[in-house]
Amino acid sequence: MILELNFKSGRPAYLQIVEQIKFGVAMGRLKTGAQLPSIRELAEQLRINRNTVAKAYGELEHEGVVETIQGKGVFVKSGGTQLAKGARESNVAAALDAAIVQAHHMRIGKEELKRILDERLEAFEERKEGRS
Amino acid sequence: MILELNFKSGRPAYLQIVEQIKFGVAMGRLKTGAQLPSIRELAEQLRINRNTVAKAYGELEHEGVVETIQGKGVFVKSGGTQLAKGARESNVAAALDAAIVQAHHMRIGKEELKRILDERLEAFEERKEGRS
Amino acid sequence: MILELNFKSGRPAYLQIVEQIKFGVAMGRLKTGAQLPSIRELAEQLRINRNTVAKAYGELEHEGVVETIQGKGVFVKSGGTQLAKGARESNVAAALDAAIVQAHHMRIGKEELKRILDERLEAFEERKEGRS
Amino acid sequence: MILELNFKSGRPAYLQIVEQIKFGVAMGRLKTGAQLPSIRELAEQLRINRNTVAKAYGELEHEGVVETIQGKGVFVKSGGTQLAKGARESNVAAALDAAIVQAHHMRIGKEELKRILDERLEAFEERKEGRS
DNA sequence: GTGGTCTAGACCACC
DNA sequence: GTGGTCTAGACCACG
Repeated sequence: MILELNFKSGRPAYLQIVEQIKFGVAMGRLKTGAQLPSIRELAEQLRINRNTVAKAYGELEHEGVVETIQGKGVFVKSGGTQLAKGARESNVAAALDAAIVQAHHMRIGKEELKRILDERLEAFEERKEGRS
Repeated sequence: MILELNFKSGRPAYLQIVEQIKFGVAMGRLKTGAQLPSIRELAEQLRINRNTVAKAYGELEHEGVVETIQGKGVFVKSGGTQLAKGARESNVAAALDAAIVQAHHMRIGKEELKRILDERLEAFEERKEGRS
Repeated sequence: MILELNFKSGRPAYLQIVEQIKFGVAMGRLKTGAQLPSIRELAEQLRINRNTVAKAYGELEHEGVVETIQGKGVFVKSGGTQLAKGARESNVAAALDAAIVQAHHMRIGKEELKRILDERLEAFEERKEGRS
Repeated sequence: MILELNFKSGRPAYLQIVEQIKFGVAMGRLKTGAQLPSIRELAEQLRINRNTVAKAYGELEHEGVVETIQGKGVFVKSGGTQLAKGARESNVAAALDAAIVQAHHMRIGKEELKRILDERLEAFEERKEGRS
């Protein structure tokens, strides 16, 4: 699994790591029990400070996505969110609402919005395939 | 129009105001030319500092949602954004990307995502009609 | 790059900063990617409050002149504005209108105005070349 | 002489009055000794507060453009600025510099800038003729 | 009454 | 170290 950071995005580096690893787990690219790169290793690879990686791993452990075993390493734990279906859907709905409001202000109509969604979904598909 | 802040969310107060007002405009609940509550008034209502409200209103003005007239007040603007087509689309795409990532985390698939978008779009239509 | 504020001018300090930095970028004195002085540093240099500098930098970011990376600093951005062609032209037209009105007040005619514009354009060219 | 206020411009009403009258004097449309409309009359015509007109007239008197004779009215005084040629030119040059910087940020080139200046000059000509 | 600018100082998030 | 958010309170410009 290869991580990539976008330093210009304004999104905190540690959050980008957290999200990409959660994404990998959700995608099935990182299976339960798989070992993550060591803090030192990942920090070197991404050319960032070890503290930043440590913070990301700490966050992941806090969320129950990974498990650290002292002296052994960091491993993928279970299998994703445990929220009920309804709660999961409403989280997604909230994100879509934001997109709809944004589209309104950008004077982009319903059909065009759907078209863009299709485009972005395809872009994500490609990234997924390209990396697996 | 009643605004509500969630101080526990970690989301900056001024951004919550911005989003709720943009939402109101998109909904048609705030019509072109309508006057927003004065900075002092809203600050008192929400029990936050004047400057925070001022920052929110400034942000809305930057985005072209609102127009302020010195000594008169702040009003909902007509035109909408002046961004180039490409920039407008990429703003919407960014919002959709966030929704796609959220969907992945929530283990919600492509087709279901589209279905939820349709639902939300319909919900917006209805609310808009219901109020006009 | 050295900034200077004129406190007697009545022109807001934060706007003077914005204008001088935009001027520096237009001149080529501030190149893409260059780091601006930190908020704290500039505030101290100019003997004004941090918030005032922060407001100036925020304004520059809104206008797409500058990019800020949390915990790193503020940097000159490449692209330029994302406004639509029409909006871009009308911004320039507004600036020219101000000059035309000024010329009228100063009893300076149409042809002379054009002559001065040519002079100033040449001056800009030279200064740009002289520094590169 | 007909004055027009643009309430949306953000430019203070009293300043718009000042500028339009100074403009009229510079154009020769308002000759020395001509009587201006009374405060009450102009306030009614422009649908603004009398205080605002009074402030404008006060400013004009302060600048030596008009003269108020108690119980008679307000009259045009002398004939415009008394600055030396060089000072007058450099005021105009400063305004043009601002336009040039603006043009750079709006990615509008030298030739296009001149074209826009011509357009705006024509627009001003028309307004002038249309009113005389 | 309205909004605009600025100060002084606090606390937080990020690297 | 960097920037981001917020408060409290002052003074000014405008109508």
